[in-house]
Amino acid sequence: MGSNTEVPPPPWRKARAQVRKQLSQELIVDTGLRVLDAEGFDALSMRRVAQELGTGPASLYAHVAGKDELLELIYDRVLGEIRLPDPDPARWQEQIRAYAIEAQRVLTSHADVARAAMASIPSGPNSLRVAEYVLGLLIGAGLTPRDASLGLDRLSLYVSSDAYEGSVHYARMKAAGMSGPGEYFTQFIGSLARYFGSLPADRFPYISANVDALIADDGEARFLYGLDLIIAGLAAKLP
Amino acid sequence: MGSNTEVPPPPWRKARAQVRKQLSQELIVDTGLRVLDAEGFDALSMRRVAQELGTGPASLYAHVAGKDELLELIYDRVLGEIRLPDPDPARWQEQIRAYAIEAQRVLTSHADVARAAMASIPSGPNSLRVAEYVLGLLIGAGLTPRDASLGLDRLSLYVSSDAYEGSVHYARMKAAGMSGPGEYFTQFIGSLARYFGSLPADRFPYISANVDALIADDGEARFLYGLDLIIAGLAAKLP
DNA sequence: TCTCGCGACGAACAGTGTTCGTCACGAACA
DNA sequence: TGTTCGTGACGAACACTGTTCGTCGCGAGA
Repeated sequence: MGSNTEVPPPPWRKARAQVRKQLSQELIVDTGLRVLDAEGFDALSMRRVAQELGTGPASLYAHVAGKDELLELIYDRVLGEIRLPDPDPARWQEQIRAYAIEAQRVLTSHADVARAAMASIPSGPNSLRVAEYVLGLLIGAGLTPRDASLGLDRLSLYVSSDAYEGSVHYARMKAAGMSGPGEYFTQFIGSLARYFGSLPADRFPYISANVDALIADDGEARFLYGLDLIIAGLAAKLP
Repeated sequence: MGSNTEVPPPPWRKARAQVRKQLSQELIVDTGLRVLDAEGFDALSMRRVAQELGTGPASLYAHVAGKDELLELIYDRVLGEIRLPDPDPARWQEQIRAYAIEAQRVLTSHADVARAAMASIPSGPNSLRVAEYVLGLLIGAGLTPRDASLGLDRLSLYVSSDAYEGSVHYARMKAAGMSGPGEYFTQFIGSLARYFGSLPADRFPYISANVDALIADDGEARFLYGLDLIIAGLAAKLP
């Protein structure tokens, strides 16, 4: 313990110790995201993050108000990875679609980070950046500010909630100890089909008769279906 | 401790003890929902439910696999309160709309129970009952089974996610110690407006210029807006 | 009447988020 | 240069959480 301070340590050792000691909000958030990526949302605890930084949980509270704030910061940091092309109102439908798909891609690339999405009202800088982009696109398209505001709100909720739903499946997959989403998907669809098929046909005629249709589409297809539903609905609001 | 067993207790005492001792899944679920209604989702713990039943938490595990299952059961029990009129395919848009509004009404009438909505894949009997109703309505309307299945899926997600978002606000309101939703709403809208107004107009031109529109609609109006967006989109799928 | 199984349950385990008090270190000031 | 001072690091502890284990007593079946 004391040897590091009494005897001048070799330079590389010192550099490392300094890196370890210089805690900062950014370092904590990055570490938290790394833990989440590697071990999932449930494994993300203040102790786990602190351990990764070689310290105790109390040290984090100088830079982060609590776990809720940490989750918000991690989530907003992930939103920062969303790449948004220059807005072109003439192609607004296409660009809104691309934004939603890109957002989903980023969210699903970070394990079940989406479980932090709906836990609070997003208000970080990157959340604002995305909101500004979508709002500008919708107003540029010709929607009234009111419609654009509502469209932004509903689109954001849709993207978040779909990613959230996906993250629940991710957590289930992880809990079941499965390797990849392929194995989980076939397994889950299979049990779902068996379950629907086993239902009494007199009480659940429509479900029983449409098992194939009910399990036909995967997560991405369902996401796109709802997305296009919303975009088409917004387009219909144009004068 | 031992006095109850050695000396025969008076009959009314015995009767009471019997009532207390006859645990059942239904009793546990009802008690859990009562706790949730009165004290909110965060206060709902196995210990709290057990305490309400005059016992320890270990006693619950004979009737309920764990907290996750208890939450699922409570959620499904709430879904059982959704009243569904006889389906009339000719008025399917109206009835789908009524279903969604009724579902939201029921969910918001039980504090922030909606926070249990998206934690798992709903598969309880009442969830199935609602799904059967919606699916039948959409197929009866003339949608293909594929469109009806996707519509059911997206509608369910939409209703759940909106209620979930509302429950987050509920929890925030409760945490802030506010009395009713009115106080919270004005407070929240006010701070949101101030926040949007304080943003640099050069980086967030659209948000800055449309603060009024952004905060114009309350939760219910936003819910109905998105709901009608989806219903109109589904109607457009009809041949 | 005796036995046996099952449910009730006290205690404990392994975790959680968070707070308090102390302590060392680096910067600012005399 | 010497000394104070404040801030951040951090060990320990608190009050919880969900869950499991082992015991113990009661009621039903033999």
